[in-house]
Amino acid sequence: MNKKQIILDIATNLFSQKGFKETPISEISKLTGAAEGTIFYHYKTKEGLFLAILKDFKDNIVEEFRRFIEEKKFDNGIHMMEDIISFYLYLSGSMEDRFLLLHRHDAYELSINNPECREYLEAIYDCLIDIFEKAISLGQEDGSIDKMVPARKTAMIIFAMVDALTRFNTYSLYDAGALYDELINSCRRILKAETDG
Amino acid sequence: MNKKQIILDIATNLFSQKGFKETPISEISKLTGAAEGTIFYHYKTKEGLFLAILKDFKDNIVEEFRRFIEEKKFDNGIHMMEDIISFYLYLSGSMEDRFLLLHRHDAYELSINNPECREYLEAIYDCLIDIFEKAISLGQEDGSIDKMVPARKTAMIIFAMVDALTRFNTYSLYDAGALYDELINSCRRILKAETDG
DNA sequence: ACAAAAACTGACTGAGCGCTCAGTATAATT
DNA sequence: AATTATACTGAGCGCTCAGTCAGTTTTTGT
Repeated sequence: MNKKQIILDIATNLFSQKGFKETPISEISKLTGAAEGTIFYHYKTKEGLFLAILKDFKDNIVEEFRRFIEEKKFDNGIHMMEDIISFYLYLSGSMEDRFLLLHRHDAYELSINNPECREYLEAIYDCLIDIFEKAISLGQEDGSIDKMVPARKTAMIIFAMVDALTRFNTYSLYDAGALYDELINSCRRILKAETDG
Repeated sequence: MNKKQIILDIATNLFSQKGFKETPISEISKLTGAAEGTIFYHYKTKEGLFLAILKDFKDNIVEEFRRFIEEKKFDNGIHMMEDIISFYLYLSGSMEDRFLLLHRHDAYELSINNPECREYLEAIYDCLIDIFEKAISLGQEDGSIDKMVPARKTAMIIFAMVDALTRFNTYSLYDAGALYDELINSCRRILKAETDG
C-alpha cells in the first residue's frame, strides 16, 4: 500500500473524529509515518486532502448502493424500503468514519465557496435519497405502498428520519439500536397502503 | 446594555455561524468594540464563554416551551402535536443562531470531557423530546392518537424527523418549508388512531 | 550502469491564536 | 475628597500550525 493511500485513510479517520480544523498536519504525519512534506507533495493543500477524502467517499457510497440494488432482489416496495433502511444502518456502521464526516459542518462550510465540494455533497445526498424514492415508486406500482404519498418528498422525510437516528447514535445521546423496531414501524405507517390491515 | 451581554450576543452569532475553533477572540473583540482583555475579564476562558452561551440557550428554550404549554390550550393530542411542530419550526427560525449551534459538533465534543456542558445539552434535548411525548400521551388519553405506539420512542422519532428537516434548511440542501405539509402528513400517519378515517 | 523522474524528508518561516498582566478609567462607598 | 472595588485596555508572550524548499532517496526507463 503506497503512502498516498495511507495518508488518505488516516486523514479520513482524523478529520471525521476530530474535525478538519482540529486536526493538524503534524498529527497525520505522526500516525502515517510520512513526513509533513510528503503530505503536501501528494495533496497540494490541507483543503485538497479534504476534497480527495470527500470524493473517495462519494465514489464508494455510489458504488455500494449500485451493487446493493443490482445484487439484491426485492419482492415488493415496502420490503425494499425496509432492506434499504437496514443496509443504510449497516453502512453507517461499517463506514462510520465517513458518515461522521457527513454529519460535521466542515464539508458544508467548504461547499459554500468551493463548487467541487458542493458537487460531491450533492452527489452523496442525491444518491441516498434516490434509493429511498425508488423503493417508494416500486411499492406504489406493486400496491404495497399508498399511491397518494408523493414519492420524492416522502423519500426525503424518511431519509431525514433514518439519518437523524444514526446521528443520535454517534453523539451517544440515545441508543439508535433500541429505536430500530419503532423506526421500521413508523416507516410502515407512513407508507402503508389503504387496503392494508 | 452592558458589554458582558454584548460579548455574549456577538459570540453566540459568531460561534454559530463559523464554529467555536474558527472564531478568534480578536474577531469578537472587533465586532463588540471591547478589548480582548475585557472578554477574558468577563469569561475566564474561551471555553467559559461557550458554556455561558449554551447555558443561556438552555434557559431560554426551557422558558419558551414552558410559556407555550402554559398559554396555549389544545383541543386534543394530535392537534397539540401539530402545534408543537409549528412552534418548533418557528423557534428554529427566531433562534436561528442557537439552533445552528446545536447542529454543530462543538458542544458534543466539549460534552465528552465537560460535565457542565453535557448537563446543558441533555437538558435541551430532554426539554424538546418531553414536549413531543406529552402531546402523544395526551392524544392517547383523548383517543386522537393510537394507544399502541410507545410514547417516548415515537416522540424521539418524530423529533428526529422535525429536527433533520430544519437541518436540511440551514444547510440549504433542500427547502424545509416545501416539505412542511408532507411532514405533518407523515406525522399524522405515524400517530393516527385505528378508529380514524 | 547511468540518467532522469518521481517520491520523500524535516528544518524552517511567518502568520495567527489564547491568554496574561501591569496599568488606566470609571463607579460605588465612606 | 479620598478610598476601594469594579470594569476595561492592549501590548506582548509562548505556542501551534499550514505551507515551503533545498536536498536526499528510491524507482523507472534505457
